[in-house]
Amino acid sequence: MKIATWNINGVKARIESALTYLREAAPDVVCLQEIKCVDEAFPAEAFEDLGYSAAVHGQKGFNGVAILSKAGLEDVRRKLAGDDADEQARYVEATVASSKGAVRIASIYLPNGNPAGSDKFAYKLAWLARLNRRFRTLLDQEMPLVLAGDYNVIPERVDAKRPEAWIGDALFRPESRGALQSLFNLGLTDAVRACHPEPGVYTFWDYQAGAWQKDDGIRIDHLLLSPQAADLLLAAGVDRMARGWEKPSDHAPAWVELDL
DNA sequence: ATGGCGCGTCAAACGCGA
Repeated sequence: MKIATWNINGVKARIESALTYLREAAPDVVCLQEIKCVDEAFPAEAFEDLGYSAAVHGQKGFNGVAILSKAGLEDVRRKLAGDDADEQARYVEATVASSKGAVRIASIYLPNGNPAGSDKFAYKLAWLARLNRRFRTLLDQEMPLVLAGDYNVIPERVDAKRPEAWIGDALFRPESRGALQSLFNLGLTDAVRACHPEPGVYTFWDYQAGAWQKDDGIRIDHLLLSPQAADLLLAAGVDRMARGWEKPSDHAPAWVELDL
């Protein structure tokens, strides 16, 4: 089972790229972030035509997440627990069945948090703490978990072409990195890094300043695996080609293949 | 060395992202 995660930066603006990706990469499941539309405006029919059903948690104009699956979606859960006043659509969870067992999958869009020290930064850190609590609850179930999405955190210096340029940025602040490390320390495996210890593995290149042409990237989209999923890990990587397409998202899809 | 984009909203700039 191939499970991908992609911050698509507007599903309506990117629908042709999304369909091309599904045809070319043939993932069984795709977690989308930044769909930037309400549930009713999500182009579900176009995905259904390729055999995918969808679980959507949308919002007008900003944010918004979804999960597409060829094998159906069960027990869909929207919103991240821990703050009833949080109206931002950044989290959806569902179970996908396979012949070898079920996997619980989350599509996550963590707040950016810039500028550091602002209310937005506090929201990011609070969101990471809520995510930690949710992950602990899920890990208690001792089942395969793939917790995938745009975490908006650069884990290590090796995850940026120019780490010095990110000092002080909310994506690379010690508080953000520490909170991500705390998620890893729950026993979760960073699938792409586990398969690719080498430098130069990125998932985001800014639209500005020719970042893509210079390969001036960062790795902020991650797939975290529970021990039960890590035991099934076959391969993981980044589908960089999507960043080179016409009218691209600024993120490329990251993916993991499990023996499921 | 500097600056260099793009989406959605709602119809011109602006909020937002990373």
